Amino acid sequence: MLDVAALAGVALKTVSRVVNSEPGVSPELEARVRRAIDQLNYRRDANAATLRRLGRKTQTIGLVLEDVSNPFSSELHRAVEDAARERGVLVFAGSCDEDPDRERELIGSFRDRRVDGIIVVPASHDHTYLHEERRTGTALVFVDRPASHLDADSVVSDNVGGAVHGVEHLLAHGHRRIGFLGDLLSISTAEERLRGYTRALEGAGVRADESVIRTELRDPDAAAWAIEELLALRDPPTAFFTGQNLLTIGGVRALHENGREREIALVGFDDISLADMLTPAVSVVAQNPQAIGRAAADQLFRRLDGDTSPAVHQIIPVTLIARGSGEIRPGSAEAR
Amino acid sequence: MLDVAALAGVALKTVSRVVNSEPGVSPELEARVRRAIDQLNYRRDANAATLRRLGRKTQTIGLVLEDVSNPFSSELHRAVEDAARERGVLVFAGSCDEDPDRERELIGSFRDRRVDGIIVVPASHDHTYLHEERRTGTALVFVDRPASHLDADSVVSDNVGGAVHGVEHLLAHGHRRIGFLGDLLSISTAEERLRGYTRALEGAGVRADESVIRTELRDPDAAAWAIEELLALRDPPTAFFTGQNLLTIGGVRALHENGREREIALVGFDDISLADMLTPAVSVVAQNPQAIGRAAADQLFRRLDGDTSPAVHQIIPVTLIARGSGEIRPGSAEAR
DNA sequence: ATGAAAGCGCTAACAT
DNA sequence: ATGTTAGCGCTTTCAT
Repeated sequence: MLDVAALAGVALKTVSRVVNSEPGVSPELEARVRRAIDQLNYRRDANAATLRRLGRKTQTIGLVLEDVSNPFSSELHRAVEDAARERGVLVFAGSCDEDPDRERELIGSFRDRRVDGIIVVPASHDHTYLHEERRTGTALVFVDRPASHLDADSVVSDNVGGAVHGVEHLLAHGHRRIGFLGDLLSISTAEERLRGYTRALEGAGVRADESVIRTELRDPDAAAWAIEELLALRDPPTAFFTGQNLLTIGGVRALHENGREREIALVGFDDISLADMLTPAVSVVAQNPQAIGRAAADQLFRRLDGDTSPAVHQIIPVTLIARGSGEIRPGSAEAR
Repeated sequence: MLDVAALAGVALKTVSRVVNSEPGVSPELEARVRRAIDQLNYRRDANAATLRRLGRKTQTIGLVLEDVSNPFSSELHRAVEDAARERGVLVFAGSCDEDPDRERELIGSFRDRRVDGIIVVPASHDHTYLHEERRTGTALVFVDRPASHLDADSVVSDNVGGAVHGVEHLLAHGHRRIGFLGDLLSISTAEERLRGYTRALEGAGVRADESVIRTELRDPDAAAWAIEELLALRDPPTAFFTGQNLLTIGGVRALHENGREREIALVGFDDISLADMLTPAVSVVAQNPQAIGRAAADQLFRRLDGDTSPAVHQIIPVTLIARGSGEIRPGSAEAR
């Protein structure tokens, strides 16, 4: 900036005024400064600018996802990016793979960089360590799952309601023995979806049988294996409810490999790509990652704009999409 | 930091030494400083630290993708993140949706933040504007497509070879009339894949007929529409080669909707999720986004470590995966 | 081994 | 309307 001032023959402060579009610079000097800026290909150092500025906003936010390459995470990411871009804010993204330590590390790195706010899909179960961020005014929004032991904004899917809806759909098609495949119960969404499953069964007067419930499943292979096991029972399920996109994929794969995809019903939580092209097409309770991301970003920026009202907990609706796999009736083996 | 120094009863510089693990601090003082740091929950401001530091490395890099939520982009992203994490580097990610202006904006924002390096899937076709980054020492690696009018490192897939391979596969199964669906020819990968298609046909003594070549397709619907049109020709193709993941999805969808998926062959460039579960399963020329991302990040960090050798252009191999749709022979309508 | 002073690139506060 | 000086939080340089 000093170079620009020298070339334009003005004081440093005048360049600063031009760069920040502050009033009180004559058109003539402004033109000279702009010419010097172009000539030197000058760009103001955003980090240095922030240092002295009151309020110290860096115009950056941090985003902690489960995995940037997971479809749910990356669509969320895109929605956050779009909202941030509208405000000239840049986003740091990171994956924590359900590792609480990694969550803390990432958030720590974000703090070191003095991000204005953080949107986090939490992996840990004690967010008291974040009280410091609250104190320093760093905005914080929890996404997909609420905070633990911390009163913070959150935006989540209607997990219980969606699972109830999905399982009721299977019940309505005559199923009474419905297997459940779920992720780590330490993940609140997994626990809530199981809760919805149980509630729907109870509502229909069906006993939830633990022998057809498999949790702590983390990937498609684990889900496929679980399905194999459950189908080998003396009294196997006639339908499955899978609590997560990867488990739905594994479940579909297992049914196909056993040639039973037209006989055993399946409804998955969270939509999967090409679900409509499979045979049968896969029925799902679809989440809305774009809406979640947008709502989270909007909430974050509202806080950054000074909103200090009590924590807001938004629940984004989910949608049952009936495509075929969830409409198979029990004993449809010969119906082909 | 001043607060920490005051609490520990030492000079500012001593705290700085402890924080940076510099030698020459007595164990006793170090302990006192660490206690103060914990007590105050202190974190060194990374931006301020960088300001005065020689070399001025911010330990951040920028990543320009086509779209963070696209599967190819997001897997690339993850590979870059993992490599960056190993070095304690944070990554800014952004989508430019094939918009050259957006590419410049994003890279400009990254420059403002003084990122150490940039990995970019280029949307523009003139990168002379980046000469400034070269001068200031910002490392630059082009991914998926090479730089234009700029001598810079690149990591790309074997587009021509992969397309040749895929089309030869269709030729080997008896096809002579093969439709081509491609993206904007201004995107080098799209142009190269078309080149591979043409070359394979020529190698087999088959004339490339422009009437079965459709380009400038940007999404699944456009691809589906193109397939409808081509199938309505008096002399329709018996097979299709789709030059991109979204076009493959659209192509598959169109064939299914017309009930001709067991009759018309299809090979796609770039793998798609659940391709193996479709009926027939979709044969593809698979790219390796993880390998591309890792290679790009490694190259970037090599440059940051001082490597000033001439620009390196890496070509990552692709793999033909035969799953069924590419092995359908012409006139298989009644073969069911 | 420890510390005081200068300065990184910029903005804030206060001149003129 | 323009410039001068201090200072953001830290590292560097140079004492002691």
